[in-house]
Amino acid sequence: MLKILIADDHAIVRKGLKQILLEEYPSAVIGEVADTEGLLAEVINNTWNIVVCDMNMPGRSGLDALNQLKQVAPDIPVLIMSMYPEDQYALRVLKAGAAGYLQKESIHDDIIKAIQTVQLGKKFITPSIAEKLADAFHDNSSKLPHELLSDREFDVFKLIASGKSVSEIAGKLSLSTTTVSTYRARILEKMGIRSNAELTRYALERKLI
Amino acid sequence: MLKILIADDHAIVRKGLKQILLEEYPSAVIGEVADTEGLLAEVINNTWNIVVCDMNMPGRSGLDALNQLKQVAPDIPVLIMSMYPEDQYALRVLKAGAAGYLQKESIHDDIIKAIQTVQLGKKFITPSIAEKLADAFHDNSSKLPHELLSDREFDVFKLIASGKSVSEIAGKLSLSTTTVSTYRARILEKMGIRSNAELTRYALERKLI
DNA sequence: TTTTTTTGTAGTATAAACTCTACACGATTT
DNA sequence: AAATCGTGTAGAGTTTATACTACAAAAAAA
Repeated sequence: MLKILIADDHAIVRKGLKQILLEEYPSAVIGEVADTEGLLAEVINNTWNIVVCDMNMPGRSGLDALNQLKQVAPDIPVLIMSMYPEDQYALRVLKAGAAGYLQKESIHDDIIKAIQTVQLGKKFITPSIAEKLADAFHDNSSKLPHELLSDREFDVFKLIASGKSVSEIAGKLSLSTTTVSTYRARILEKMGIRSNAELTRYALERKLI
Repeated sequence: MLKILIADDHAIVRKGLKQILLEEYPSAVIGEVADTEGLLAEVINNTWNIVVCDMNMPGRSGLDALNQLKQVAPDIPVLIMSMYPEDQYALRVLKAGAAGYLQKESIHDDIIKAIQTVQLGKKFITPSIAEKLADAFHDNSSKLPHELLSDREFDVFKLIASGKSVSEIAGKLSLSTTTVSTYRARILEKMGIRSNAELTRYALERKLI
């Protein structure tokens, strides 16, 4: 008998997901927990075939939860859901041993396929994440994105992140504005980001500025 | 007969909410729409007693949807749900004529009470929002910088903060790029900041995006 | 109710930034 | 040793953003 455990702090999401799962597997047993503690307690005390877990739960993060889960029950496949459309976490999550990564936008369409896939012991990878994975293999994946930058690029990176304009930076470093633009382009390219705002965000999150 | 229309772009949320509503009102008719267009079409073509609408739908924002809704059907009470824990939007939403503002965290607990309240023709106000309301009446001077922005400015604010370019925003909102630039200038002016990076930082710190 | 302010919207002219391309030079790989 | 790669640097031409200005409609103040 199929037993699926749902971990999400929002009751609506749990109910909705349960509904979707029951439509496909009417005889399945669907469990619900609202936080990391409950999740760990459940997998220790009962038997579950699959865990579907939200990334963004209060208290310890979903990533943390995943790591702990893997310690107490390494064999249960875990599908991680994320609210964020960006799959920034996808690689981390897969590295931490998840069986798949679902974005909330497309859970409805993907969840059944994902469950079928992990039931076969395989990992569920969407095309966009597959691409990310390929990229990660291709270049220096062990390094953090900003560690790929050259010294000069990193100088420019910090200035952009703190809100300086291209021409201000050019003035400060005595370079042509086009040179600074070139650095910027290389930075975006190397770090796989698309805008100055993302860059600022990245820098703030890692306290680089 | 009670007819409730749910507008949310996530199928899971719709299903979950429907479940919750049906548990309380087994004989109610629950409709679902996934976007603003569908919502408007529904309220025009059919009769609904209550609309429950998500703030954060793709395309036009929930606030925009609310305004349009009020034009075509001013008498239908609209409950707005928001993903964000902070009730940043609450006042705007109430001002725009919503019958209540629900945070996703507590929808499960509040929704039935909210529906009962609006069925009586009253507004559903949680204590924390009541407090905000009181503050807003009491002194305008202590407003946070971003609360000085007009609705349209705030739309643009969020898009800039999340890294969209002026022209992307113009495309998305069907405005001229110069118009968007004008909003940007007003935003910087009102908030007393000088760059998009500061704006992003501000938004990130307050979890507005 | 009249006046003033705010809000939503753009145009024009100008400034800034970006893309694409290029090149030299040291470091690395073959 | 030769070929390739990564880095520091820009120019030309094109795209994008900005400042300044304007104006009607809506809202607020008087």
